Amino acid sequence: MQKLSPRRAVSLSQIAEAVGVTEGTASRALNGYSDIAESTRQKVMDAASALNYRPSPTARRLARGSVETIGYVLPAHGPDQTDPFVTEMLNGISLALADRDWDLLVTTVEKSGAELETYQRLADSGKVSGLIVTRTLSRDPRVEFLKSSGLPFVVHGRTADVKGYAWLDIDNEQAAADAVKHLADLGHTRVALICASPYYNFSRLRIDGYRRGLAEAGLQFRTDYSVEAPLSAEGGLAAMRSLIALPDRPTAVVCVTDLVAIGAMRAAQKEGLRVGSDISVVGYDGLPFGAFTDPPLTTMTQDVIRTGRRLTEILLEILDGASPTRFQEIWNARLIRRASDGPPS
Amino acid sequence: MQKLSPRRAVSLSQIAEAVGVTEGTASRALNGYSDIAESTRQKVMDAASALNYRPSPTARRLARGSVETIGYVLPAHGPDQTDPFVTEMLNGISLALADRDWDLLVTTVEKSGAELETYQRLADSGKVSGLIVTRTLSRDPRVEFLKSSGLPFVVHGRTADVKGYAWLDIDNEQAAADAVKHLADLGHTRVALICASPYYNFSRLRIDGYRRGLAEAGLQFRTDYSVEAPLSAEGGLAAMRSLIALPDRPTAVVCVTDLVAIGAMRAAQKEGLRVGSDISVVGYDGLPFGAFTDPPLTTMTQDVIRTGRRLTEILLEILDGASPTRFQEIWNARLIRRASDGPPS
DNA sequence: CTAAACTCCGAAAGCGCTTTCGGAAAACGC
DNA sequence: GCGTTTTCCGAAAGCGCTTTCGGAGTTTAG
Repeated sequence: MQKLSPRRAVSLSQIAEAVGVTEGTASRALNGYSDIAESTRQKVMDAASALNYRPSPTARRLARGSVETIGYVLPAHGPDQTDPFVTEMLNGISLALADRDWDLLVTTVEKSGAELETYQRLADSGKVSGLIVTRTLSRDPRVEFLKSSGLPFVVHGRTADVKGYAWLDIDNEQAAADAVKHLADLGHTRVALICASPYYNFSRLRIDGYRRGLAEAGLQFRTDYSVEAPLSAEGGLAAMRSLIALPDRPTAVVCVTDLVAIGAMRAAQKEGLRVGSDISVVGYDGLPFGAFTDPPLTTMTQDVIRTGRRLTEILLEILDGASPTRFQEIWNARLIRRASDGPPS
Repeated sequence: MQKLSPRRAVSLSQIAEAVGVTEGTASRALNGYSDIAESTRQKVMDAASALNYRPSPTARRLARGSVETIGYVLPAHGPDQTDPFVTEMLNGISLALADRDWDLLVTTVEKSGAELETYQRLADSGKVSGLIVTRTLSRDPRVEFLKSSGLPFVVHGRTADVKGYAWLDIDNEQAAADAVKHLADLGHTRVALICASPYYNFSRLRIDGYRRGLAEAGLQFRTDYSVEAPLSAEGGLAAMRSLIALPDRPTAVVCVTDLVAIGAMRAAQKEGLRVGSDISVVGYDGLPFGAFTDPPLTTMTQDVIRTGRRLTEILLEILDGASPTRFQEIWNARLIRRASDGPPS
């Protein structure tokens, strides 16, 4: 058990002694209580900065009964699971937390599949005041659990049943509808979808949006034009291959993520189709390297850092006493037009 | 200030009372002290699990004087800065930490450029027992600072001066030499390098390795074949463009990262060159989507999760009292052969 | 059967900070 | 000039756990 480091930190009692007041007084001075004379507050603060005083977060947390920490569980790293946004998300969260000097505790699920267990353990470890959950499923055991646990939380995305908790989601349905409309406006009439399992709520919503977009463009929905794939380039590749094999193949396909779109483009190219003319594909995510695929990928984008910030702000408000149900926000995604789409040839 | 959550945790005093012993005894029983009768230890542990007791980490930390937390500062998110590995790194760290039930505190640099300040603040916040630093520069102010601060740390990569601290690095020099050798074996004699600033130590080492590889293959080093670029696809694109414009353009180019390689391939293709035959390119990073570029990218790879684990183990050993200088490890990268390379045409 | 050696646990003092309570001193009111 | 507020601070009791110390009770040695 590592003992205190050589550089013994200066404690509140030392600055109290230096100024000639009690610890309690010094504490209140530092924390902006109104029952402290301005003159003594000044002296205390001077001494504090002179001695380079840093309050012990541990002691404060114990005394206050709040750990001032919010938790984030890294998405399990499975085949289906490469989430390109965690870094940005963490950045956003961390940025928002910095304003209050709160901490971000990151953990991972140890045994694959034991995700819920991880949340459970984290919840009653007492190490976090609240949680941010991402990669939401349509029916997500994590939010079920958290709702019943009493631990404050906010989710990125939303479940099928949106009631009773705080969330912030992109309007996936609208985004998919927009993508279809964009393609229809270009003149496409045979537009397909490579989606993921409706198990993921964002996928479910994008499927809905796809159908709505079709309807709004006066296009017919065809079951063979909607194929489900794992959330990976491999998945996209296989799905596109099956789409191309159709007797009257689609002239455009919207993909549930950029990674899937990459795979889809590869498949098309392997079949000798030129993406952007013979066949259009649009992705979803706005990954930076999408600008460097061949051809550059047209895609939907969202500001993940800002999303992380906002999620954190929401969580903090809830921790301050706000009702979680007050926070149910939907943001819009934005189309980045590059070169993987064009009028049908 | 958020008060304790409804679910008041059960405290040590409660389980002590239940068993009929003192808090101190209960504590020692739970922590495996030898001066506790096996029978009472059993009773205490039974009571603890019956009441679902979770020791308060905050209280323990205060009493023990150790925060049981290690810190990680997210790489600044600048143009040059997309580090595709943070997620995996965090996973590895977190996994290793779980064994001891320690925590991972993640933070970000608030104002761009104020990176050192962030480390400074983190160091004397008392919130972490140690730090893991990544993205090491040849002359890295962070390790300078940490060396003098007394805060234990371990670095991924290494600085130009490798003495006096713990690090774990990939053998970048060897990897680059291997890449050159691979290309030379294929028959290339005009192999170029797109590197990053030697400011990054891994880049500097890869440059060295490139030259060594050239020498070992009996090839001449030419200054115009070595071009420096920002660590992005854009950077690779521009660099490749200049390489192609050379009177006797190279037939192969090794790129400092996969992202750079992607840009480089694009540039070549825009000039009408077929990558893999007209010109070979090899990347470095082993990013998953490299398998789906066109053509699939030949690259060097390393296991970042395992790296994160090992870094953490090292740090924990240091925190247990081991001497940092004992830990200076070099691992090898592995070539993944795909389709962006081939014999010169 | 007594002295020495163990076993095992209670008591108590922290760890470094927060917060409530009460009261002395100073300011105010008329 | 005396009672009433106000202002400001000290005292003290925590927060929930750890760890040292010492001493009862019990076992062993001789």
